This record gives sequence, structure tokens and C-alpha cells, in this order.
Amino acid sequence: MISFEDFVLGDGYPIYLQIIRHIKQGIAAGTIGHQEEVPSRRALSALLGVNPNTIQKAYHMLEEEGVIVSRSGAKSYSNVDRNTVECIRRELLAGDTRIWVEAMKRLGVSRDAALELAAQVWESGWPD
Amino acid sequence: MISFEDFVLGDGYPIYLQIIRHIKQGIAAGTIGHQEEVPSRRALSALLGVNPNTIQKAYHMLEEEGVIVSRSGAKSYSNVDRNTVECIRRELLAGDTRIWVEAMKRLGVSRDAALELAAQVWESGWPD
DNA sequence: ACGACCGTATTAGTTATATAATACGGTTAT
DNA sequence: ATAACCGTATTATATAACTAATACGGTCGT
Repeated sequence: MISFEDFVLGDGYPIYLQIIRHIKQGIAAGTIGHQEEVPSRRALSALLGVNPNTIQKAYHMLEEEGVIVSRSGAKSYSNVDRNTVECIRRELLAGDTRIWVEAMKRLGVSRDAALELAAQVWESGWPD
Repeated sequence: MISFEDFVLGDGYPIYLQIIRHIKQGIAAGTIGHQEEVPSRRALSALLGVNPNTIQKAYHMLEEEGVIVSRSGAKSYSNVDRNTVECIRRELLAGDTRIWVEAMKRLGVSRDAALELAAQVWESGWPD
């Protein structure tokens, strides 16, 4: 069963996109395997405190991408092959990193200063 | 005059927040000084191809934070002291970096692998 | 003073996101 | 088989973000 234990609802970003990202991150990290059970629309909406339609929107888009498979009346399952994992992993890694690098460059930070800052935040969660 | 030459409209994120961020980044980077002229609402809306009201929303919030000063009928100017610069700079640096580090951790990347990836993207804009 | 530009405000309409309340029919374990 | 659960669909409503069109009065260079 795909877990949403460590999932926390963020602010300012569409919920259905956060859910899609959570699933993709799990696949990229290897914590979600093939044919793993996905929480039902109703169960996840109750767990997260959001509307079932919002979950359905996320799941529907994941199905269109081939990441999950749904049959009317039955449970939904993840659909992951080795190629998909690498594809999603590269997509997320490169995307997030590029955004951060661009932000640091716009702030006028040098490469080394940025990397050192990142190392500090990695260890302690805080700069300095 | 505060420049929006290198400003590119992103997708999926409110425009007025992108504008606020652009100004703050300029202040944090030191490319925007004190009492610098801000483009008029109408001029910037024409330049970016968005509605004047969207610019006004961004400027109004910047004024509430004390980052710019507006007088009815006259031009608007930046309002920056040394304390503000350091405050904004730390806010943006720490915020962006924390977001990236959390993303990398959720993807199961080691500290060193993440830093190496960042270094690659910094140089070439691409991993590998 | 006068015209061009400026900040500010209002009203209306569109789209995306999310909620609310149901409803229908398929699957599955007992 | 039957009850519980499931995926799916519909209609209505609310809010935020954005657009559109317009208006009012203040500032400033000439």
C-alpha cells in the first residue's frame, strides 16, 4: 500500500499537483514499487481532509501518464517499469535542481558559496 | 530605473508573486539600490503583457512591506536600507535552499550526490 | 496652465482550484 | 447473494487569480 504518512499539505500550490508529485517522488526514490495498492479516493480524501474530487483529479492525471491503473469497482495499483523510474527520477532531479541553481544565480551567489550553503542546510536545516 | 529585461513570466505561479520576487531578488543581489525608480504600473503591464491590476497588486503588497514608496500622481521608488537587504537576502537564500534540500532528501539522494548534481547543473544547466 | 503621465479605484467577467452533495454501476470478501 | 467498498460521473457553489474597460484626481515638465 502506497503510504501518505509523511505527506504534509503545502500552501499556495494546487493539492492535486502535490499528490501527483508525492507519488512520483516515491517511485523515483524506489519506495513505491510495481503493482502496489493505491489508497482509494475516499480513504485518501478523508486522511488528507480534502475533497474526493481533488484526489480523483490527481489519480486521473496519473492514469493518463500510465503511472497508475484503475478498474471501475476495484482498487487502483501503481504501474511502474524500470524505464519509467529512471525517466521520472531524472525529470524531478533536474527540474528541482535547475530551479534552485537559477535562484542562487539571480541572487548573485557564487557557485562555491551556494554549494556550501546547501551543505549547511543539508546537515542542520539552517544556514550559519 | 529598476530593470525587467531578464524577467521571464513563469507558469503555474501567480504573476504578482513573481513580480514581488523579482524585486526582492534584485534588492538581495544588490542590483537594486535605494530610491531607484520603479516602472509605472501601465508601462510594466505593457512590457510584460499582463493586466495593470496585476502589477498594482504586486506593487501594493511591496508598499505594505515598505520595499517601495508610492505617491499618488508621481513615480514610485524603491526604499532600501542595509538592514532590509540582509533580511531579504537571508529569507530568499534559506527558503530556496531548504526547499531544494528537502526535495533531494525525499528523492533518496545522498548529500554528496546532490551537491555534485548541483555543481553540474550550475556549469552546464544540465545533469550528466 | 496645460498636457502627458502617474497612482488609485471600481465594476464586471473568465478561468482554475477546491468543496459539497449525490448518484450509478462494478468488484470483492464473507 | 449481499453488503461493503470501489471507480466514475454530475451539478452546484465558493474563492483566488487574472483580464477588461473605465474613471478620478494628483504630479511634473514644458
